[in-house]
Amino acid sequence: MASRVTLQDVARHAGVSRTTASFVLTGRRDMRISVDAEQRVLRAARELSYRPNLMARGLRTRTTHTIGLISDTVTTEPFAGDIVRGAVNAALRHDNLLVIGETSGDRGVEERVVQDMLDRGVDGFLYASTWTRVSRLPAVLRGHPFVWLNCLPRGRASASAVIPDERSAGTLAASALTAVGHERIALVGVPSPDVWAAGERLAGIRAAGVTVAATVECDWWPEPAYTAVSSFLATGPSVTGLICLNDRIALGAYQAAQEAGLRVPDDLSVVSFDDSDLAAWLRPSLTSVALPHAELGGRAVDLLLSPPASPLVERVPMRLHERASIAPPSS
Amino acid sequence: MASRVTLQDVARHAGVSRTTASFVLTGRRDMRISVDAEQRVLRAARELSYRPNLMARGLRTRTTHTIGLISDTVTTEPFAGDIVRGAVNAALRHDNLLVIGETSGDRGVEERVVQDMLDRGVDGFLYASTWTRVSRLPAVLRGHPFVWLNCLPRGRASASAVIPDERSAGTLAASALTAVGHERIALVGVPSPDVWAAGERLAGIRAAGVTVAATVECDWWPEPAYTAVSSFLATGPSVTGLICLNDRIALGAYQAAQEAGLRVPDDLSVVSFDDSDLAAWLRPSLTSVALPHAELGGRAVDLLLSPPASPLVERVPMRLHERASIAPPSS
DNA sequence: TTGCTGTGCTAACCCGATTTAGCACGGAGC
DNA sequence: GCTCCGTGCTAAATCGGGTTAGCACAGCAA
Repeated sequence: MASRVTLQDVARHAGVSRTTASFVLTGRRDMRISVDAEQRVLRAARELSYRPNLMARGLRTRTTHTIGLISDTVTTEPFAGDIVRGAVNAALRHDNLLVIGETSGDRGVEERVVQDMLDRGVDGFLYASTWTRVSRLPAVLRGHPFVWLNCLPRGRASASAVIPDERSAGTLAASALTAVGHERIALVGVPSPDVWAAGERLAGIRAAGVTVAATVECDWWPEPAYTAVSSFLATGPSVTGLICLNDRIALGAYQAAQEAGLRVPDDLSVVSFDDSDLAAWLRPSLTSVALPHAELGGRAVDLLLSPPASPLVERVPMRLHERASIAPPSS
Repeated sequence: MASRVTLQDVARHAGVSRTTASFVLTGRRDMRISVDAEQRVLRAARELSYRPNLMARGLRTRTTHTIGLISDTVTTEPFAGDIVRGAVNAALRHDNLLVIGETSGDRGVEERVVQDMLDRGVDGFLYASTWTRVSRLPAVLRGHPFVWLNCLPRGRASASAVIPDERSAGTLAASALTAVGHERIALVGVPSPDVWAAGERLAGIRAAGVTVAATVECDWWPEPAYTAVSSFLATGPSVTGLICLNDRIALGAYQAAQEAGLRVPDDLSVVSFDDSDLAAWLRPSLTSVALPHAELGGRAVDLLLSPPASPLVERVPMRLHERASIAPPSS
């Protein structure tokens, strides 16, 4: 494992000083370098396949082309992986690398990870949440460049934020049902104040002009959804369409509908949110509004590296992925 | 954003030279430092909450306490996230951070990412694959410390490798069926030579003394599994148990069984591999052998940071997660 | 007194880059 | 001949640590 080629080697090879080599390679035009010397340096660098030591450079310039991602969970949800992927790829496009830290939501771990990253001179942070939610800024982050990723500060934003446009998503989902004639529609899931998306989606549904005929309250998992929808189908008002607040709820709803002898979409249309893998796997496949996780990660990196004049909250559009779970109401 | 406290500041505050401060803080006992001076330095460091600049340190020591993860896909599969999580947390335990790179399997991108990491002085690499498979070592990695993560070199290993113990997993799955009396068992999925796990699982199944009554060939996705199992149930030999090569196949099998009027587990027992989220969500919930992804990531970090005397291949045990999809055969 | 030994510390160099300050040289103008 | 200016470069400082070599002093033996 031969030791790396240094700037010194390049300079020697080109017959100039380290200073000159540095000027040429960092492209500083304010210093007077002859075309000849410049060519010799560039050639030497190429021939030796010189790569600058970014630690040494960072020591001087205080930039490392490295971004820290602080996440509550890297992967409780598969979603989180998409955020990371979007961020990693965007970082690479900007010639940056991503170092990641998982905090499990623990403030202590959070502080430690941020410090560990600062010790390594990261240029800035992505402060990410798996679930879109309102969050508080950890004190250690104060004074350092960062972007809210899939979360929002309580009050006015001191930094930019990237979140999915859940409100429009609500409108999309509702319109997918009304467009084919559904009028009696139930909402499945519980619009908890904790879950920011729930409120937004509901607002979007209302904005679409839909009056929800019934709300089936349940936690956002297949089992509770199955139970709640089963009893709703047995005793609740009759509906022709279901808006499920996520795909896992939709899975529970499918199971309940099937046991109740209802066929999707002939007897019951279903639309959902998230567009997880599940949506494509169910029979019939599930129409769902996709969370743009990779794009969230990507845009957050963009905003961190090319910050706007003043902080902005960017709402990334969500798209309806139409599949086979919606049909016009029968009769 | 006040500039960081440096070793110089600590030394000044303690009334000693930078050298002495460095000796105390790095814990070198071969230099003679009086107890008094030592205490003053430690106190100063504490009071100023000094944290060493790891770039500066790394420049000298050539270690950065940073590990690079090279992955084909950070998240095509939710699994990948688990590997990352396991690695991140293990790294943190060892006072290391993880920087990640995604290559999409592209050798060019791979080389670039590895170089980018080397430029930042990472101490070593985890060369990871989402799917367990035999892999070739990228040339850029040669000469640097690394560990194979969820993949294996073709021949003799020049570095350690961490893989799931798929063979025992096969035995576990098969035994789960035979233990309650199943004798006519079908295997669903296609034992492709590309997919290392398939061969191992099959070998494990055979090692359990099970003769597979039929093999239902299909790709490892719900839709093709549904089609293949449907036609098998209609025309194939009668079986009481199904071993599905992953959970997505099991989902397809559930759908097929249901349409054929067979009830799981009363008429048909099902066991599967992976133990993805899906397994817990299906009705009845699915018994599955869990892929230990987080543990793979964690062990890989351990092996990288505390390398054994000679390279070893570590097979991480897989555990059977028993749920409701297995019952004794009827009659 | 001289020499030796051990204790406790520090000056100076090194890692590999960037950056500031300024030197050497040639030609033009007076 | 002397100054002045522009051109083209480099010496040296700097970033913040780790590390080597060696200095100053005290105590003790001969």
